[in-house]
Amino acid sequence: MEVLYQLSYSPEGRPRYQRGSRDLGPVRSPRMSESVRPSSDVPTYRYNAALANEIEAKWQDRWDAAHTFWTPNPTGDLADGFADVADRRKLYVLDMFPYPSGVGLHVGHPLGYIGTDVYARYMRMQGHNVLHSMGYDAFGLPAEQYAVQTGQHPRATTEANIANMRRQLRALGLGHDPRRSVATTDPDYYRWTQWIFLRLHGAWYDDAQDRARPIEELLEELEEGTRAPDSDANPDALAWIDLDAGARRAVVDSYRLAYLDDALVNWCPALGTVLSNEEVTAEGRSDRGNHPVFRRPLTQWMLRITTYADRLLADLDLLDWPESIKLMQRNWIGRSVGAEVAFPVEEHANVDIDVFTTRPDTLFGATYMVLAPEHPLVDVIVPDQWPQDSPFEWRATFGLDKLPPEAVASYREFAAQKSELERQAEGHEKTGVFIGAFAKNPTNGWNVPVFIADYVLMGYGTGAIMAVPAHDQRDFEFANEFDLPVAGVVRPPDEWFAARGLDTDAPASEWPEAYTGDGVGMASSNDDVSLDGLDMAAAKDRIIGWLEEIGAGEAAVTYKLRDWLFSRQRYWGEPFPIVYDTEGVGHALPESMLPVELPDITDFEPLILAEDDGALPEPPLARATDWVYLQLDLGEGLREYRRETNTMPQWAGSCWYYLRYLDPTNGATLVDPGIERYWMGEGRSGGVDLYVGGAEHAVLHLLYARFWHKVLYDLGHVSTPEPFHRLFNQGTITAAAYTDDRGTYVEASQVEERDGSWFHDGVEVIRHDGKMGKSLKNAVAPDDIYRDYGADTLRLYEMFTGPLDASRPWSTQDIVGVHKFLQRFWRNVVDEDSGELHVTDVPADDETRRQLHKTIAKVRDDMAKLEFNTAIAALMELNNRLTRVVQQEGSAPREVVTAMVLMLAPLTPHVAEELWERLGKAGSLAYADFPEPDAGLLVDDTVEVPVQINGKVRGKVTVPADASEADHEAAARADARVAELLAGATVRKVVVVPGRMVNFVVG
RNA sequence: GGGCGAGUGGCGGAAUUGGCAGACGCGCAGGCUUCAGGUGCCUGUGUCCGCAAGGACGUGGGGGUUCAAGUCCCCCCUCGCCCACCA
Repeated sequence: MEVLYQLSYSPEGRPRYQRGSRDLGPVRSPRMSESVRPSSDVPTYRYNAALANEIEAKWQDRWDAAHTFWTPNPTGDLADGFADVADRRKLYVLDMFPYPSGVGLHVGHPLGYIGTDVYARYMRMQGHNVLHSMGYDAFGLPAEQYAVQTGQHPRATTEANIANMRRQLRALGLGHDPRRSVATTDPDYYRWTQWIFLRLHGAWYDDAQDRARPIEELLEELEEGTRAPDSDANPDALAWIDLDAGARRAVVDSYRLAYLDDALVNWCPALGTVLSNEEVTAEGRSDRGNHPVFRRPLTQWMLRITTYADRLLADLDLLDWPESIKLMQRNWIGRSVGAEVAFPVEEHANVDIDVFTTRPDTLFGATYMVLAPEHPLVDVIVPDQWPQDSPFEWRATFGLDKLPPEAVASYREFAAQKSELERQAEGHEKTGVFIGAFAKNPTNGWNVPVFIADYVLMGYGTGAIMAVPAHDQRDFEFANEFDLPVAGVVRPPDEWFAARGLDTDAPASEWPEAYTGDGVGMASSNDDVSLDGLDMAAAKDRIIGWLEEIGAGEAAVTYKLRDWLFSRQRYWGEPFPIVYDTEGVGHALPESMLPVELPDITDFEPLILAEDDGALPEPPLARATDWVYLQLDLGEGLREYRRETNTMPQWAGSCWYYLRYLDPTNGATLVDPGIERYWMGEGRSGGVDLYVGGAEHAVLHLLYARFWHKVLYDLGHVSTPEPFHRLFNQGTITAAAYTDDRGTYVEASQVEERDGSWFHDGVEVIRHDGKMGKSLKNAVAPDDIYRDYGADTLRLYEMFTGPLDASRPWSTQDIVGVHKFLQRFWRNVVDEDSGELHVTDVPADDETRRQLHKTIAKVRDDMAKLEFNTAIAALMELNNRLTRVVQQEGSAPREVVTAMVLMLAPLTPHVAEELWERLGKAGSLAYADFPEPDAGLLVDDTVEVPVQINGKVRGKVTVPADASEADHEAAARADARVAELLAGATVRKVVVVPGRMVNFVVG
């Protein structure tokens, strides 16, 4: 931990604490523990760490014993006590659940958990039936890697880590319903993760109805002949009746939302697994271990999230989410509107290159084409010989001394071995090669050469582009590189030419860069259609209309979003409920066979292959041969099967945990429909009322979870189209971190400051600020703060340092401020020496009472908006007044004390409960009514308003709260100083905002 | 390169959305308590000039709108996050 005070010993052997000054360097907090603190002059009943710890343990035990935070469901196993809350409104408050890491929590982790707890407690006191719990996202690579290193089973370490985190979170006094705490690694939980996978596998997307439907309904339609078996798996477009059993199965499989595909994946041979993009570093190496990562095609399970692209985009409008997060999701989905255009390939009748473009208005300017290197059409159209007179430049660098097929192979090899990151490092320098083929621009009949280049990506659009160098910067650069013609078809404005020192009639071949803005069409006409003189929007409409007429293209929409790669070659994840028969055909297991439990194995080591080994990866589960091979009767008699040995990615379990909290013990269904409707079924989109978590999950988790939820919605398993109605991103806690001259982080707690410089072990280090955590070696353990100040102080500190959505630096030094606030409030209520209350039933004076009610109003406002920092500031101000009252009167007015205890209850529940009990109240105040302000006390009889002359404050006057504008002006003129300054000046204008200010404008 | 967000005292941050900039807290200074250190309590604390009264300046920089700008508009600088050859 950070140290602020220096511990030394007096000659008598008593400990001394010296404030850290620049000379003294590192120092240690004075509130280490009672046992080492000089206690002779500390009053017995002072609120300090020791007393706080005592109070906190007492109330945590009581809450547990009394089931204070057990939240009743309307029906089912958890329905006890529902009658008592049936008339309350429901409220579902949710935290993004944590991965149970081995090092436990640091004080940066619980910021959001404290925020939701304060809000949940506040809303409970406002009469809501509040659901708030906490589970564990416990599958994942760290536990598995720890298992490889130590031989300990991941389940053992995971359970130990969960137990430790539960202990740390319990010590914070979070009001969670412990019965609903699930871990994604529980077989009772992942049984339902597998069940959802079966729903995905057993569903297809009906474009006409725009929803997923059970695969049985597809089969029915195919068999009845009401639907044709259109599919890549049916290339000859045969009728259903003409397909054999295997072909029929292939067609149906190709419709499923969960399907097997050959995908290009991040394959890390050293780790023996594929990695998600997030697990690959900026250098193109594995985040863990820094091993090289390669792109390789592997047969993997995929989820067809792309079919939901439009709904995932459109339904963002229903959600109360930060605009920045919505924007990130929109960008990730990446919807582009444009057209698909077919370019006929020369010398190949009936072969077209289909391209997607957002600028069909520039079609007349397409002077060449580019295919992605791995585009399947390349092999079809590449000729054996170079065409006559093909320019030398087009074949450089990869086609020299080679025939076209060799040039293609050569460039493909070059492109495949280049990582994404290497490409970026090269500053998007354009490479590629002519493949010897030509295509025909459908507008003007130009024969345009066809290239392959890695700036065209197979995964986006059609994997092929028409290149319009005059109006696309990338195409422009490529055209320069290969000496290709540049044809301008949109006329830039005159200023554009002027800014580049060009004549306004300079041809595109003389432009220094592409013109990508709007403009008037030119050189864009043929016998049938002309875009000349049209602006961009009109030109797009016109050309799309023409393309559709002649059958050469149509309007089209494309997305950046790709289908979700769903397989991992890992042990510590959910097994797939899939088996393969002896022909290698996959079969879904029936629901009755769930859960498919992970077999116990002892060797978690991934299969390490050489970097260039082309062998197929073998997941650890493949070695559990007793488990892998089995005999089953899946309706065709007892047969041999082999289990799927990949596991699901960590995202799977986090896609639906919020549903299981609702009905965690249900053995018959995922969640009881009535219970689901009760907790999820309100608001525009429905869903969780408040979901709090870090912005780092802006895209992946939140997109995946929305996707699963929509599938469950389409199939009738949940009642709302969206899972999370209101999303709130809490900030991160940062802290000073230090690096030595090698750039390595050093333990921040051991750094000392001297004269504005920092030293570690006597060596000067450089200070940075960064997110608190293990990697920057600047973590502060909550246990240390509990010990030195108590959990209530930690809660209050984290809520006080700023608005919940702002990042803020951790400063152990500042904690003392909120601790002293609690200490002073306690002292205002409890005599520090005797422990007796000094609370009086004599009413508070008018001004104190007014401030009390204004504070109540402000705290209620701020709590509802999650602006806890200003609520706390108002409570501090009220306490400062209370302190003066107690000093003058010798006791505290009960009405103020009671209200303050209730207002503190959500923030610092332990000390609030303790004072509540000492005030003679029975039971927990968790369900007490939050104070209501007396509206009559919120407005003052008189207000002080500033008087300005030419906008500068020159005086202040007090006027009745309901004074008219004229009264304001009169009062202002009556002020001696104002009168003096106005004497002899000409008042040209008087601006009065009643209750706000008066401004004299003088000439 | 593109997108989003943010720049307010020595520090964390307030400011009813155009109306007294700096609430509340930390730190710092002085005082009381104390042999002393610490704790606790009281007072002060944006900068500059002034003994004071008071005055000038002041929300990253420059310009503008307005009786009035931290807040609205334009240009620029810095930092953070996200995406990054997406046709």
